[in-house]
Amino acid sequence: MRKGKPNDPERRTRILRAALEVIATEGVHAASYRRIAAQAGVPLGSTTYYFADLETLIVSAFETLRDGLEPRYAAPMRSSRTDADVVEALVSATCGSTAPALADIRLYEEMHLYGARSPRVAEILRGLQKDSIMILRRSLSEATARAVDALMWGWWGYRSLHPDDPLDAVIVRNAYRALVDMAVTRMERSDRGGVSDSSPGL
Amino acid sequence: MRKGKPNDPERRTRILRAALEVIATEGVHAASYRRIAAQAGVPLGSTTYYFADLETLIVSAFETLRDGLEPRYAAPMRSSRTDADVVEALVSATCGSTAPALADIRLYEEMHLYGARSPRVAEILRGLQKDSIMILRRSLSEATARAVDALMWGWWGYRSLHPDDPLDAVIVRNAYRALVDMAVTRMERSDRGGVSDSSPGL
DNA sequence: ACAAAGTATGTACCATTGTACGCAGATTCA
DNA sequence: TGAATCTGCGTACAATGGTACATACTTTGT
Repeated sequence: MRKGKPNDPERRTRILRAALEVIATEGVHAASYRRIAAQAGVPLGSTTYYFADLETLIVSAFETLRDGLEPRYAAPMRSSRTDADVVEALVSATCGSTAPALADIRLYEEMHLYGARSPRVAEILRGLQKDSIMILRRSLSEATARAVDALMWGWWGYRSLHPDDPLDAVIVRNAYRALVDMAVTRMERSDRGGVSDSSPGL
Repeated sequence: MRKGKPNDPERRTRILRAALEVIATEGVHAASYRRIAAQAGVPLGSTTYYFADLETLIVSAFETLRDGLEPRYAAPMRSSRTDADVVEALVSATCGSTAPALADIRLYEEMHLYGARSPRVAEILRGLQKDSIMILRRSLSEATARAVDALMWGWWGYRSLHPDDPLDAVIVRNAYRALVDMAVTRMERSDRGGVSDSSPGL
């Protein structure tokens, strides 16, 4: 007498997917056992069986989100040879064809906020950011990668706040270009710790 | 016989302050009538009396937050004469002496997320951003102001995610400087819609 | 002083939540 | 086949939530 086999092996993953759907559309605060069960089309007991408590369910959902996700710009970035390619990959990931949908941005934001009170989720987020920066570092310096990462989050936040007001690709592109070029034109000067000059000649 | 006067005129504002405290420390999802009442040291009925429903209370709290708040960099920005002054004001507002505390950043993020489902709060946020950009526009172009605004949110998000890992001021400064200088060195070229060049000479 | 109107609060309801738990199939090994 | 074990699920319960409302207290106009 050993172990039974799950009658519906998809059930667990379906619950996790449903959890992410609920979180994206209604927010983490609305992610209850019952709502998730309803979204997944499974009975309540089914969700409590697979996930002992709600925290575990939500964290697991965020973990699957991480596992199924690579930074949007990963592939384009890998194939970028010139700085201009890098900039275009970043623009595209911000407001172009490889950019996340609004629902995905909301999902990130929900995860971010949940992570403020959940160490496990915070760890997931730090891991995601680490991956993101690692990919950027293939083409950029550490300083530039960090700035680019921060800026992209900022743009996404703007999109979240103005769902109907699309970002101006020209503005976005110029900003990334300024950061990417910074590495070439400035880093050596910043090493000297210069802070004083107001209008650096070029 | 007309109207009675409130026995404790501070009560309403104290409730609102308590609401913000609860939101900052526990999150909006934890902001219940009872918890806010406890935080404010007033009975439950007192909170329901001043605010007919919870949504109203929370929105009012966010409104008071907006009213009592000017962008952190407003004053330093107004007194900035050179680009270097502007950059320093931005760095200071990001990770220096005029930067918001972690709790305030969390508060912004909570408001941001709540705004995703509350049109009234979304409007508050758009108003805040408008003010922010308007102040930046005293010294910067529209495009630069938008990029700077986005980048600052990005840095703050980083701080929220790494509470114990302070931002590197040098990196932050260089990023802002790159954006601020962009306006001078690039805008005319971008007007020609150039996207092609990979390593722009300088 | 008295009554009306506004201020302030305690209590009570009903809905929703996380979780515990018992029961029924299914599967497996002897 | 039969007992043991796992899978899967429905129900029940205590806690917490928003909100309604009856009641008491203050202030004020006459």
